[in-house]
Amino acid sequence: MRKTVANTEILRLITESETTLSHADIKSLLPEGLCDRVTIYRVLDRLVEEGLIHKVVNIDGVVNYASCDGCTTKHHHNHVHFNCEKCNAVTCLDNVEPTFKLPEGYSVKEMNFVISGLCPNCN
Amino acid sequence: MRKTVANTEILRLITESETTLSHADIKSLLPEGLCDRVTIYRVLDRLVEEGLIHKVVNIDGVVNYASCDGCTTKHHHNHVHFNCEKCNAVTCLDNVEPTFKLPEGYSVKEMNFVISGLCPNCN
DNA sequence: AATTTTAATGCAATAGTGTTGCATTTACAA
DNA sequence: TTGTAAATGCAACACTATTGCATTAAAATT
Ligand SMILES: [Mn+2]
Ligand SMILES: [Mn+2]
Ligand SMILES: [Zn+2]
Ligand SMILES: [Zn+2]
Repeated sequence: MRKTVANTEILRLITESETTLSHADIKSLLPEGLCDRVTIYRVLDRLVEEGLIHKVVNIDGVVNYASCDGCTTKHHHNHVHFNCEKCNAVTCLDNVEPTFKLPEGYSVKEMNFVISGLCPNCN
Repeated sequence: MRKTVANTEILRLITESETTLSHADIKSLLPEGLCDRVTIYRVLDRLVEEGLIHKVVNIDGVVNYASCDGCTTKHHHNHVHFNCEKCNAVTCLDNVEPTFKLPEGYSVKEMNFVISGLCPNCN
């Protein structure tokens, strides 16, 4: 992956953010005209590919992005995400990993766990 | 809720289906021209409202619908859903309820748990 | 430093999901 | 049978995301 302003800036935004960021969030956080909206989509795809960030599909169906800690070739984010109804923040609860037992015959690739409600700040 | 053809047929489709159904699924399963696409959306909203069906937001962000067993005023579907990468089916695993412990201060309204991978049929 | 390669970008067009406004129809209660 | 509100159809719109293609530019090669 080549080093470009878009790459650097988008990754920086996501890394420094307390919450996950959607494409729309990123677009409005980036300096006006730094790059095209399509470029943002492509950069995000690449960063996921590289194992630097991971996707979270929110309750509203919109994809949000968060930085990974130790992901390289494979993503392992089996943690819960929380979507606050009031402040709308989507956050990784990195150390909340649900336990469950699937019936025989299933093989797991990915997980997408989202809980909505009120976060500590809004509660 | 008034008894209409759209209501009856859409609820029947969802109830009789082994898997969850998306708006697109329902549209193509219903007899051509039975009702408008917007009506399908509105019927689905009403059925959710009435506690007859529940929503599942799939990994691709698309909403799927499944029948409820004992939901009346409140939905309580804290079970896992499985999305097969091969046959694309999204199914309720009604008796797989994950356990986890949220930090202090969070209050839970809804959950959306989706696991993707290969289902027993495709594995 | 100049050249080459090809990854990355911009822009326009397109697809898919879902919502809203408003006039009309219809289920059902009175 | 009549009146009323719920439900519908249709058109327009909003939003997220993708694709094709010509152009630009990062970085490897000479
Ligand atoms: Mn996460
Ligand atoms: Mn379910
Ligand atoms: Zn909040
Ligand atoms: Zn399958």
